[in-house]
Order: sequence, then structure tokens, then C-alpha cells
Amino acid sequence: MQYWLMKSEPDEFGIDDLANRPDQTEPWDGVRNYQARNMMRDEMRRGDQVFFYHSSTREPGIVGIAEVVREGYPDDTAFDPDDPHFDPRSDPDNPRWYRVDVRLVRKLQRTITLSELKQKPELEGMQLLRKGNRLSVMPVSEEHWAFILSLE
DNA sequence: GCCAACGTTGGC
DNA sequence: GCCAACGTTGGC
Repeated sequence: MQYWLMKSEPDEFGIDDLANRPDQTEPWDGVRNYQARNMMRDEMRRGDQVFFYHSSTREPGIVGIAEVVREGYPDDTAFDPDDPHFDPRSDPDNPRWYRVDVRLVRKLQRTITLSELKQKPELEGMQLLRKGNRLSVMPVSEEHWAFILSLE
């Protein structure tokens, strides 16, 4: 099993939105970055655990845990001209963009904030904390996963 | 709202 | 294939 972190802006789709979805499950669509696409298409497996991270908000940080329940499949929001993530270069016969489905495992008891994570020497080298990191989907090592959970 | 960092695009 | 211009991300 592998561990991941996925970012979402709570104004767009937050942890409570996931909690309120049918079966607490949501397709993670709209990602238009090749590195993130490759991970969703090729690497994420059913049962993998995911930190749900709130970005671009007053207090950015990890707010919950989700789980991959469906492995990579084409993101058909790219085919819909009315969708904000429409991409005319993605062809249904040769899809450019992929998504996975994730289901809520649980909300954390509290937000583990970015500023708190930055202060932990144990997390040195974590991708989330690297300068200029903009990936919305990234792997988390087992050690970092366990350490972060111990902060809760 | 600012701006640094980074990815993508497209002319050459 | 290079690289300048542009758009986006995301913390602050």
C-alpha cells in the first residue's frame, strides 16, 4: 500500500463536501497537470491512503484521510465544453486526463497545519514542504505518514 | 492582492 | 530543441 497527499481548495471542494457525498466518495477530476495525471493513471491503487489537504485558505493543512476506491480512469470532464476543465485536446479515444475515485476514511480531529509541518525536522525533504512545490497530487513516505498522524 | 516558482505554449 | 512569454498555483 502507498500513501499520498491530495490538495483541494475548500472553497471549491473541502473535506466536508466529501463527507456529504453519496457513499462519501468523489471522482478526483479536473487535474490538468501531467505529473499528477501520471500518478493517478499509473500508480495509485485501490486501498492506498490519502491525506486530504486544504490549500489556498486561511489555514492550509491536512484535514482528513481518504482512500482510493477506484483506480485511474479517463476524466471525462475534459470532453465537456460546458465544464470549466474542458480540454479540447483530450480525445475520448485517446484521453489526455485521468482521475481516481476517493472515499472519506475520516476527518482528522484537528487541522494539522502547514506551518506546523514546516517546523518538524522529521519531515525534512517532504515534497509538500519543498519550495515552490505546486503539485496537487504527491506521494508521502510511510515514515512521514506515520509521523504526521502521530501529531494529531 | 502580491509575487515567487513553476509548467506550458509556440515561434524560431 | 531552445527559450521568452504567459498562465497558474498557492502561501503570505
